[in-house]
Amino acid sequence: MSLGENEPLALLYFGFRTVVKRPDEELARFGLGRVHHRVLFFIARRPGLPVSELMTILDVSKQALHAPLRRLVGGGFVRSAENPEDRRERRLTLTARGKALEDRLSGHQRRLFAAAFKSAGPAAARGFCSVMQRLADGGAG
Amino acid sequence: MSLGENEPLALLYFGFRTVVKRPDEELARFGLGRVHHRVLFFIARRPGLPVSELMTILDVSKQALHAPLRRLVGGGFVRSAENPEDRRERRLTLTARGKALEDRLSGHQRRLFAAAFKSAGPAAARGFCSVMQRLADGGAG
DNA sequence: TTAGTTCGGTCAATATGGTTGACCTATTAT
DNA sequence: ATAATAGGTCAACCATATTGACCGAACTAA
Repeated sequence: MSLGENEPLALLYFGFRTVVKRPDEELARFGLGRVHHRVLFFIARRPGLPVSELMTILDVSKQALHAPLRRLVGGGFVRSAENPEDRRERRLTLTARGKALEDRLSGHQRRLFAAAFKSAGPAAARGFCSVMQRLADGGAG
Repeated sequence: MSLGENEPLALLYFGFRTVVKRPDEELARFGLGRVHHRVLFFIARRPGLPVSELMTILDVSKQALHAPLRRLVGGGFVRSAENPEDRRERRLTLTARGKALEDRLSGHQRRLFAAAFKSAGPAAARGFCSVMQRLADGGAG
């Protein structure tokens, strides 16, 4: 059954919630939260990125990042290595364990997208990306 | 400048964040949060809906809903009236003040969408809705 | 070399938004 | 009369964020 929603606002809300639901449940079993997934996700996309960039990408304070990051490093999911070219800086990468978890979590989400894209067709998929891209960029100005 | 993201997952994350940013800032000036907007939004869409349905729609516990709802009623944004046909039930509606606030908040978001839809074209807009609808429905099964 | 700046880590206080569990009243249904 | 439903409220708890302050190590520029 459809939720009967057609307004983009509601669609975005419900869609987002659905996409995030399974990973949230899985994270809860580790005692982790959505933040941890976000951290894993962006380290996976940009291996070796410094802490400061992660703060910028996630748009959170150093203090907000600190606790989840420490947990992920302590749990053996993330490696925080000195950058030899600037030893103040730490470069973040995923361990094998971290990669595995990130894959599981994002895998659920990518499968949801793949199913939606397949069902809606490639033109709709392109449309979705085009609109989301503009939405994401639009708020910057 | 583009964020250089093309993966749907990242797009959804950044798009959602952008859409939610302005209303969040505005709400903060009233000492309110995103929950309050969600409540206003769904009451606006379904005037007269009972508390229990709001709980279902938002997928939160009675206790989680209680505090924000009480604040909105106390602040004169929401009216909670007895349903004469079942006097246990309360039907929630927006006051003029509530309508005005909801309009301001959602207005920002609708303008973002309108701009993105206009720039991406009507086919992309339809594609976006089609994909989001499937995403939202997909997780239910 | 000294002085200043940046990167990262950490502590503390505070706010918000959610959870469960328990309990109450009023109302409706059996 | 009893049970079920709708809603409100209290309490304890946890996670996620904020700001402000401070620290050490390391790089940069005077």
